[in-house]
Amino acid sequence: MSKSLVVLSPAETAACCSPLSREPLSRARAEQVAPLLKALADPVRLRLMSLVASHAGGEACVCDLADAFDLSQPTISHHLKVLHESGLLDREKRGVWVYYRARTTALSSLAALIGDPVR
Amino acid sequence: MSKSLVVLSPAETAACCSPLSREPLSRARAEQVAPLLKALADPVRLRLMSLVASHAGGEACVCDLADAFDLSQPTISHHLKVLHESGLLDREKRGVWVYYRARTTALSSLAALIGDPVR
DNA sequence: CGATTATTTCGATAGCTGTCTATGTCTTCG
DNA sequence: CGAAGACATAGACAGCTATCGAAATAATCG
Repeated sequence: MSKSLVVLSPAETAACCSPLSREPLSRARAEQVAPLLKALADPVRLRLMSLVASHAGGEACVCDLADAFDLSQPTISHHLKVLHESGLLDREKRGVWVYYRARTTALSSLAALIGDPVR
Repeated sequence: MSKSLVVLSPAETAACCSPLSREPLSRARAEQVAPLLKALADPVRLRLMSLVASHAGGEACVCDLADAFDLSQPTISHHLKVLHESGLLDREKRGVWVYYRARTTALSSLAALIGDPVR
């Protein structure tokens, strides 16, 4: 694969800077951030993120996750792929199982962009 | 229209409670929150939100907004409608102009849900 | 009232997306 | 090696969505 040496996930590239309401978002930045939100903007993926993020040890394998849904395994796999490729989930294969781990920093900086924390 | 007396926008209904990583999101709540994120998960709408939220006086009329994009005016109107119907933008007509105002509380609680603020 | 201007609504279309079944890959176990 | 299990990929399909141009609505102005 012919990629640059420094590989940044979409989440890493998009996370930064001042919140939405401080100054107008540049077009470029909007196009970086939108895919992240799009990845999160699905009920199944939201729950997947939440399940992984709140799971013991900070990670969960697909087998832990699939049972929580009334969906086929490939569909879950698809959603996990979307979350992984957007940089919101890390993936690691250990033996037969694949473990996913939430990138909490990505979530935090997304949150920081959308709105200042409520006080 | 035959609606309940207490009318809550999607944003108001969805905004609440503990963040994603504290405990698994219920299916019902995921289905409330996802449409909000979906509304935000478009580069044009992200910029629209940002333009409105950061505009002088906290509000902006369509005429202020449309020029920032290389899109037809009906398209802008469509995106504003999506943001309005999801509860992220308030709308008020004054004379010939329609003014939009960001619901910062909706943004804040969305942010609070996605991730705890970075420290 | 008629013209003009700001904005929305309508109808159409191309492209994206969530889901499924079927199949492939990889690892472990006997 | 061969079978079984965990997960990913491929291909198909229905439903959604971003966009446009055309037309409707609504307010102002002469």
